[in-house]
Order: sequence, then C-alpha cells, then structure tokens
Amino acid sequence: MLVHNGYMKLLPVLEPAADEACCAPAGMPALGAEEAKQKALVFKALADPNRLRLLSIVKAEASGASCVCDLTGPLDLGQPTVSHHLKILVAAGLLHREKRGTWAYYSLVPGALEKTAGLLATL
Amino acid sequence: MLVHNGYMKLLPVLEPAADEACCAPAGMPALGAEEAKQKALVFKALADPNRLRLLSIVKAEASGASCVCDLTGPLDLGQPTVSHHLKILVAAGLLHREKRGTWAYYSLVPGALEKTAGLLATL
DNA sequence: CATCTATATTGATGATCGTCAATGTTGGTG
DNA sequence: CACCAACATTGACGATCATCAATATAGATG
Repeated sequence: MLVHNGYMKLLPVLEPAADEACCAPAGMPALGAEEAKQKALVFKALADPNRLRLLSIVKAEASGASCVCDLTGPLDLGQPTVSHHLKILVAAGLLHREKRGTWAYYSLVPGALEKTAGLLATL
Repeated sequence: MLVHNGYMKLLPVLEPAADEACCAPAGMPALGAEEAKQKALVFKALADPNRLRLLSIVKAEASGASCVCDLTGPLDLGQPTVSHHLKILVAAGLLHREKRGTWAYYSLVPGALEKTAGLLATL
C-alpha cells in the first residue's frame, strides 16, 4: 500500500517521481454503509419542495398542530398527495400524527429538526 | 364535541355560515415555492447513502482534499458513478473541485454543512 | 340505519434517479 | 509523435418517486 496523505498538501506539482502518487489505501469508509443508508432516509424525506413547505407550515402554526385540510390549500396539491407526503415525514421521524375525531393533526416531533441538523455535523 | 382549533385565534370576520370546523389559514405558504425548491436541491444531494459516504470520506481526510481514486475504492461503485455523485455534490455547493495535473481534488466547501444545517432552523 | 366529512389507501402513469459499459477528454510521459 | 493514466461524459436500463383519480375507511350526525 502506498500512502500519500499528510504530506503533499502544501507542495503543488512537485512529486518528482517514481511511484504513483494518488490513491490512499482504501481502508474504512469513515461512514458505514448501513449508517449512511439510515441517515439518507431522513434527507430523502427533506428532498422534496412540497414536503419542506409542509414542515414549514406545521412549524409556523401557533397551536403547534395542523390538520390535513390546513395543509392542502396552501400547496397546490390534491389531498391524497398531501396525505402521502405527510406519511413520509412521519416515517422519517420528523412529524407526529394524532387523530382527534375525524381530523388528523400533525405536529413537529420535538427536537427532530435539531437532531437532523446534527447529522451533518457528525458526518 | 369537536374541540378543534382551540379557540381559533379569535378570528373576527364574517364567515357566513355556522360552518366552523377546520381549515382556517389557506393564506401564506410560510415557505415560498421557489425557496422550497432551492432548499430541496441541497437535501436532494444529501439523500443518497453513497453521497453521504463521499462527504464523510472527504471530511475525514486530513489534508482536506481527496482525489477521485481515493473515493472509488471504499465505496463499492464504479469510477463513472463516483464522478457523477461528486458532480451533484459540487452543484449543490457542498464540495469544491480543483484540478491538479491529472488528478481532481475534492474538498468540503467551508461552512457549507453548517449552512445546510441552518436551513433546517429557518424552515 | 343512512349519510356526510375528513383522511387514508390503491393503482396507474410519467418523471427522475442510480448505476454501469463504453467512449471522450485532458494532462503527463517516453 | 504515440501512449497511458485520471477523470468526465454519454446512453441505456431498471428502480424509485410524485402525482392524480378512484375508492376505501372511520368517525360524526341526522
């Protein structure tokens, strides 16, 4: 195995010779495959404009909870589509669902956004 | 009994019928469509396990920069696929690309991860 | 009971995505 | 010049996704 890190960061194109310079040993990937898959799930839930807007509306709601009909109007989407997005956000652990009578109320899971932000720090 | 919106923020106004129930706001979307689309682009770049691992490896590199061949090994992916992922991360403003000789070095854009974490706080 | 209302589920469809094999491009070297 | 190595781009293919129309469920009401 040949190593090249930790040394060449300052010198530009010197590297006079001989051995190939690049490509470290390919040791551990620093972030496990399974761990990465898990974290990607949360970001996947955030990777849609309409879901971000849903989160935003729920977060802005003073009462802390919004029913589906509160969310169907502002977005230009049908009700089944909104329900679908909400399900994804709940599965990602970002929203909490509570059924009260005929209505379903969605609220932010406390600390979920902060925890998600933390995922970036501990990459 | 439907207790619904609590006491509905003391909405004044005309409201023709006795129809109470849900769905009050329907006004501002709290997060603009265009803004949401922009933010979603960044999260979309993070919504793949292999891209997260790429970021992790680049971040862990002591020199601060990794060439493509450093990244092709640890992940179980072909070189064109890695190049493709790197391009997406660069387009999202997360990675910076610098060509030195034959090699291409990728490094974290300073503050990019923190800024992304901030997107969640200002939803 | 029958009915209305709020929400969830299903099925289908067009779009986007992740991946690879093949090829193109660029820079270094003999 | 010819050749090779590192990386990028293209094109194709299967998988996943976002969306809607239609339908189903479940609670409230008459």
